[in-house]
Amino acid sequence: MSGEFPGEFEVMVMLAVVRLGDDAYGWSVAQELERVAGRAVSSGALYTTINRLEQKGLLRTRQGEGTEDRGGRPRRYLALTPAGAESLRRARDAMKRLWAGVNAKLGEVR
Amino acid sequence: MSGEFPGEFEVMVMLAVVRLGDDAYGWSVAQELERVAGRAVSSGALYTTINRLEQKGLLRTRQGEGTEDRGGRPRRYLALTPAGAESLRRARDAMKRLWAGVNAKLGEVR
DNA sequence: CAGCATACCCTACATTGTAGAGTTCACGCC
DNA sequence: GGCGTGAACTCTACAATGTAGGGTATGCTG
Repeated sequence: MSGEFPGEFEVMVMLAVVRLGDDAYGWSVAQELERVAGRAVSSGALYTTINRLEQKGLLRTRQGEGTEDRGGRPRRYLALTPAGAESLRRARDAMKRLWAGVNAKLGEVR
Repeated sequence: MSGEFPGEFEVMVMLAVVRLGDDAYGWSVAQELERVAGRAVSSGALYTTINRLEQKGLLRTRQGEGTEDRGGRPRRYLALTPAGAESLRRARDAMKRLWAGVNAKLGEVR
């Protein structure tokens, strides 16, 4: 895509990571997105996106220790990098500007 | 992408169309996006997106008569369809939910 | 007619998004 | 001690979207 602007789904993943804070990892992000965006995400979509965000330096990951209490693979925890945060802020500002004044007009379309 | 959700750039184009109202056509949309989003768009990017939006029924176009006063090809005017408006509203609502509460936390990332 | 600005179209390719099956690990059960 | 189950992540192949950049058409103006 742009290379300088993250895509839509990438933004969604980053937002979920921020919302989840210390409890952000692949699985929980999937749950959160399904809950908030009302949109089922396949794990394929999710993990490829996570990896790409990490490559771009917008996200960093840290391997969890053993498995806390419930069974399963060790979790790979996610956190935003400063660049990721900055990128989110810019996405927000751009959207804010684009949407300014549109809401009123949107009602008029028939 | 999703097939049910428009991509980021598609949303931007639709927003510009709404903002421009009766004066929306390819060239003016490009100008508007450059102005508001601070992002240069190549005409290639723009027109392929417009065509895809039209195919999906989110946008409709109407050929302008002769050239009004300034030279150039006849303009192809753009307008949102009801489906397009609905799609924008849903994109907005989803984003609103995803961003809720994130702004505060975004300041904490270093 | 040449130069220029407006406006749009086309092709080829890069990036991003998605599905779905597969792998791994830990637990509890019988 | 193999088996089922659920959590969690990986892999592969493909579809949708985004982008660059040159090309075409039209009408000014000199």
